[in-house]
Amino acid sequence: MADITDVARAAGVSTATVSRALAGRPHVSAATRERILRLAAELGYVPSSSASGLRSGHTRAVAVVVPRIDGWFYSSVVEGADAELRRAGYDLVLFSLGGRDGERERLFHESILGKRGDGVLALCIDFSRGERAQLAELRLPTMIVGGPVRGVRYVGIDENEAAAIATEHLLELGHTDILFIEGGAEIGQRLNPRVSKERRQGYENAMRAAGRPEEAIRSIQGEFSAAVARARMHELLEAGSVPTGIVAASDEMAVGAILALRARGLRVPEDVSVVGVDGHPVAELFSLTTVAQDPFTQGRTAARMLLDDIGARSSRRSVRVPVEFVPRTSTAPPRDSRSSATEDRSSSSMTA
Amino acid sequence: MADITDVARAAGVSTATVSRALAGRPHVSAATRERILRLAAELGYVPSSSASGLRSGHTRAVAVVVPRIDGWFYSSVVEGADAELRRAGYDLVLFSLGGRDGERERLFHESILGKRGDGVLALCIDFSRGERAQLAELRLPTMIVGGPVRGVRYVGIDENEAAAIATEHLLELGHTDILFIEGGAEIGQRLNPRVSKERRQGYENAMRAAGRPEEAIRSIQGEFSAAVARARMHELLEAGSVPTGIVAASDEMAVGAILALRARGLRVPEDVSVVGVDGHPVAELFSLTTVAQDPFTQGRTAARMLLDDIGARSSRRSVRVPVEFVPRTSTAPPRDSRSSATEDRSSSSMTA
DNA sequence: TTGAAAGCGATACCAA
DNA sequence: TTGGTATCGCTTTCAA
Repeated sequence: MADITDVARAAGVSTATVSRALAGRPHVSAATRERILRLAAELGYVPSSSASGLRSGHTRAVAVVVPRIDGWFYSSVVEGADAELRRAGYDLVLFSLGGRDGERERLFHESILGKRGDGVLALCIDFSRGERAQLAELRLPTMIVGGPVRGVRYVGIDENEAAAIATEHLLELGHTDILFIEGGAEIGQRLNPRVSKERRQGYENAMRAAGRPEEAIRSIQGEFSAAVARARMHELLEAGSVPTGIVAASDEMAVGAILALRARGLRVPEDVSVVGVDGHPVAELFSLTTVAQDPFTQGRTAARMLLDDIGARSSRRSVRVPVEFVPRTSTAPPRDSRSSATEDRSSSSMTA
Repeated sequence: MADITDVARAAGVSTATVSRALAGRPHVSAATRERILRLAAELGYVPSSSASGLRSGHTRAVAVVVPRIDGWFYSSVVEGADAELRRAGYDLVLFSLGGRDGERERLFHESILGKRGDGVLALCIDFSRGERAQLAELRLPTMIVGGPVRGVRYVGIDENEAAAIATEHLLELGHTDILFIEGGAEIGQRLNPRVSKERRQGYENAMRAAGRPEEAIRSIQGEFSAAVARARMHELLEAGSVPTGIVAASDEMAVGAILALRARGLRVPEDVSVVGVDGHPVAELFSLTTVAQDPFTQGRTAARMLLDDIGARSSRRSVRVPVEFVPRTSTAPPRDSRSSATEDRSSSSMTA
């Protein structure tokens, strides 16, 4: 309710001085500043973000764009970003696409983002060429978390490496017949396809590096969903094809696979080993071995870089954050450890 | 980049007319309006929220306060609220307390919320008397989701009923020795304690209504966490106390209990039946019978009511949304269906 | 139906 | 170090 004029009057100074004092800028004597600070607090004065935004041209807010907010990865990144932004006195304006593709068009086309924030933090969004141009034209500092986009700085893990670590783990245990459950092909939303592509690549690279023949490289599509992975796994098992090891591109899909295996009477890890990627909380509940990433820190880091950009045009580069291998009990050496490279496909045949 | 003056010039009218036309207000001829709309789109004009906010006094944004954003319930409610707000052309400013209690003080004390939004949507927050006074003084329309607060309208399920339904389900199956795993006592954050209290009450009411003696009413503290529930359940089993049925105040705690039971070699539902409350995605993965709520719709409804309030001071009342009983395979009649009311405590003794 | 002009509350420049 | 004042872009009132 109180505005800057009230504070100025109470302190016996001009609004200009109050503004300087509150913004922590120089050219205010210590005594004056202290008095102003005290009075402002007493009066419960909070600057109008509209007024200051209008005059100064910046909103002290950041627009965060997410495909959806109700997902472990997205919400954890946002939580991390929020922590960092809040510390810097910035607000977070959330834009959830929520499966509504029109929303996305509007967001970019009408350059709404720039009106609400001094920067944009986008999660797993695959910017089109036009969208990138828009952002560049608006001179809006931009950061991406989850999947690199040409020309935009980002924070993320080495997706390729993560999947490779998971695959190598099974290879080292002695598995040779390793199935990959891939993500991607999600509903409508134009998510960044590089995440699923690179994870698949990591699996393939590891298999080839281990000398596995091309025909040993096989996968099913789990669409980053436990339910879909479960269904596809069911079909595969129905067809009589039982790998000794499974690498899922996400923990949720790994859980879907475990459920399908259990339903067929197969035990994990005795009959089949399963390893995931992500470090999703559900992994612990299923005692799933996984390659964990830390989305909270990614959000935090991205927000920090964005703030640097907004402030001083720092030219830091994209950041790759490390992953951590988390061994649990869903993986073990294959039952028939003698299985050679030439008979892997048939070595694990069984009846459910 | 284009501002209202550009549009006005292009259309050959005054900025006043442009403003009226774009806001969809009367006193603009159809032809003029159409021309303005077309030109505004062509120029990619988006009104400055700062300027319009400053002049009109409202921000066309809503402040959403959450204890954390990285949790199923919170993020789902926010997703629902976002969908509704977006439809109405409102932005969502997210304030996550993120376990930082100082954050909360600041938020309310400095009446920051009112500066950023035309209304406040708070999740599971237990407003203090002072905080309520603050909001009332600011004349900020407020809605709560998750736990009623005296004097503030809210959207939520009947927590009591939800737990009662879960309990009655076990009672109807013939269980008599039913343990309750309660939530509450969470870390620092002053979450609304009524959710856990009322769920506990629902359990107790159902037990009493079924004629169970007071000593049959027993519970352990799971703090709304799978890990804690699991640990407490372990201790209980260690002590040799094995109920035939368990009602958990949340699905996550129910899963924790299932894990502890499994670790002791107890089967669900053959040895022990477990039922949860929430309808959390993890429930399906564990085939957990539960009483489901729909947080997305709650968020949507709350946002709708808040918008009504902001617009026209509608005096709608708080809303109770229904829950849905979702039977799965974690519950079954007790093994020893003959167990009478007098020997329930010992009827299910066993060795793991 | 339309336009002219006065502000909304802060900031930033320039002068003192 | 301080104060006066123009100004940010829009909405709104009042007059035409």
